[in-house]
Amino acid sequence: MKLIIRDTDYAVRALCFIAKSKKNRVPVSWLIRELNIPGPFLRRILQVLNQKEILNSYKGQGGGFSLAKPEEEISLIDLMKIFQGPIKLNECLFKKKICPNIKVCKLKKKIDKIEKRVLSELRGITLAYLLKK
Amino acid sequence: MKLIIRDTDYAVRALCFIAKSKKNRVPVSWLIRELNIPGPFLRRILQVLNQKEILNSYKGQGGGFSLAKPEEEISLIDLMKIFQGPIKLNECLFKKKICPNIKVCKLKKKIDKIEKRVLSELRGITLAYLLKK
DNA sequence: CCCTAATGATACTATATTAGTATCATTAGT
DNA sequence: ACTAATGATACTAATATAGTATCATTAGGG
Repeated sequence: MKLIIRDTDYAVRALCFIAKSKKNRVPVSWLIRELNIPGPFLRRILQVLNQKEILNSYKGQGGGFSLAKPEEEISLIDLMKIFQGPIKLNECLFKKKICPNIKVCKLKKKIDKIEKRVLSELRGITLAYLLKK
Repeated sequence: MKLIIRDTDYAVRALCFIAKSKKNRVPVSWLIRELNIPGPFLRRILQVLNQKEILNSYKGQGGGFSLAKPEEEISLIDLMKIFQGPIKLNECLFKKKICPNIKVCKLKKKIDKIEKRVLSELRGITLAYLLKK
């Protein structure tokens, strides 16, 4: 079971790199060279981040990507939502009418609680947090 | 993203049912009728639970399944491990040598911490807990 | 001793998610 | 006009999840 899938992983790495390189407009070709990520795949990820307004993009020669928000406002949870969909840990479980006798809702409540805690932890993991040493 | 997949879900329901029905030796045919679970699929799940020594099985006429342990000793986390593999939330992330400069290990540490908390919560969810009202 | 109701074991199909590739169009600086 | 960049989109491959089908084996009961 994975909490974080590859797209999110790559996104974090790329964003860290872009944030660190003081140059704005980092072209994908750099990232491909520096990080260890298959090219076209990374491009698609950055395109999505652009659509979601986490990155700005500049076309043409000398173009590239730059952060669209301050590092404090980019959180792991945003990236996970984008690439992995909403985080509903208890989604498929015990949809009504099953086991109505036993207090199964106890399970759902527990999972809900776990989910809330996980979400708040993830919300706290921002780019700024990851970058400060 | 799901924390609990269908096999685990079905396993929980079946175990609750078996635990509640004071009869030992509950045949699969009962469970299929009572719960809402596709037959052959459920059988396979119970067979696995038997192999993992969470259920006992009795062949032949009048046979069926019964709990192999007290309800306190069957925890959600056992079932998840069986059906979903080891729960390593940070598994695929930042395997060495990538981004060695930035303190990415901060991310790993955070995720590890989250993982520990989730695991301990899950460990506390036993059959006994789910059944007591 | 045979019939039948049960599990054991295994192999197969279908669907969804994740991972990765390929291609062509568009933009903008030189 | 050339070139270095992104935009958009369609495709393939691998893996995980969900579900089905089949035949063998066991054990109780007439």
